Amino acid sequence: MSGNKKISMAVIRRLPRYYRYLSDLLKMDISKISSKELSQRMGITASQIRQDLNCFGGFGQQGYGYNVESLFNEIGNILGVNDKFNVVILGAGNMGQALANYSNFEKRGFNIIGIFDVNPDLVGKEINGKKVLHFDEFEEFIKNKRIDIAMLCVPYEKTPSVAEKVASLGVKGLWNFSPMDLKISHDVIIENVHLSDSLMVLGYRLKEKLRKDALAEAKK
Amino acid sequence: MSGNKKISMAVIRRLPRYYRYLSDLLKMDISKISSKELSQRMGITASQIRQDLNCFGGFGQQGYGYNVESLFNEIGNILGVNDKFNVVILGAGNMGQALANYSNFEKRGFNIIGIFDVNPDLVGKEINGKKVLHFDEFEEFIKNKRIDIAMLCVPYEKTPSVAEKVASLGVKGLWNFSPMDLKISHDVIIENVHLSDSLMVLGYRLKEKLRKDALAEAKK
DNA sequence: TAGATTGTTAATCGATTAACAATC
DNA sequence: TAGATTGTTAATCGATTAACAATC
Repeated sequence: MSGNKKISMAVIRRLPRYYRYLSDLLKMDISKISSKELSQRMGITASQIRQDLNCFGGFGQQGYGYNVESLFNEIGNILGVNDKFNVVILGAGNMGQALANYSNFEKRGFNIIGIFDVNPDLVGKEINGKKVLHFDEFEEFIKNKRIDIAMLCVPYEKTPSVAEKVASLGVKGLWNFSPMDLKISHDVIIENVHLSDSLMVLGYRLKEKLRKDALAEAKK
Repeated sequence: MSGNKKISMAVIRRLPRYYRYLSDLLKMDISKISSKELSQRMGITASQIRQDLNCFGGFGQQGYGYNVESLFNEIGNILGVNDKFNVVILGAGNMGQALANYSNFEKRGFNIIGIFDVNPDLVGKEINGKKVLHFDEFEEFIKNKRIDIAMLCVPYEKTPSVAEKVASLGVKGLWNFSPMDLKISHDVIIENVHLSDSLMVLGYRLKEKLRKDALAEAKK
């Protein structure tokens, strides 16, 4: 039973990865997979796969395994791939433009219905078939629409005020690209993409690797 | 003692966040902070902060707390902010250009020394003061240089081969922006930025929030 | 010194892994 | 049916939190 039991973030964050692997299997025309096979491909335990999936339902069949296509669809449904989210991009700089051009997002149910900026060089420009509007028009724009998610690609200093503004206008999900933790007075879901954090972790791990390599080399 | 005990990824991934908060405190001219105060700002426990920091050393002083500037510097050192990493950007599309324009990375010790692409429209173009070179020149380029990190912003299909290629030429760190898990035959550190995974998690969390909100509304 | 807060050990909690009965 | 593999419970492991002695 999928029911009401709380699902941990650890499990939730693994779902897109399962989804990717199942998509790959589908492309390879593999129609059936056991938790053991999948665990070997993904480098995790079969136990974890079965535990994770059973948070949402019994998608497998004893003695057989999992049907790849139906499991793919089930996870897609859980993730809301068929739910159609209305999305706006705020900030049409390089990052905003990069996101506007990712066709993958549309495939996953995220429809970009508006791109906004304040820079007169960008306002009016067409990106991936959509005209950049001035942010002043946003309030009017949102009036007769449901906007689920705002992708925040504005400069660092402007991020808090823009986030607060769109949250006050009813946007419920924020995808934050600025290296800060947003504190918003409204009840919104915030998902962060902290690029500099990620890069610094890479730096740390790399440094450790080089240190260990040098140590191993010296020992020889 | 910082010594040899293995530090968990959970701790490592929190370091950049500590670094950001300490940087903010510095900007606010706050020179001293206790684990308790910091825990309130960050929304974690004071215990966790003390445990995390003591993986690397005793940076505090009993009865006083932590000196913000020195702790900031210590964590910076741990993360390698002063280490100077040589970085190349592979793929000069919107994402590559966005990364090339992030001045923050340079500040954190990541020096972008080359940008490469195969698109003749982009080769020769100047981005943030650096000329885009053709990827064919990369092998020659790397010959007399140490390149620590390659930022992989090439199209999805090209990512595995480009990653393999640069790893074979001695690049030890890969920052992967394609929604896939790279399997590389060389010993490299891979850090992923899986944007679509992050967005799908946002979609899931948003869907759950709306579901719960509707449920609470109905109960009233 | 008295008060405050660390560093660190011990307790708890949650997540992962192992085991196995259920069942296709 | 026999073999395979799930769903699920139990055991283990690791990470977080609590507690407190050390000490500034």
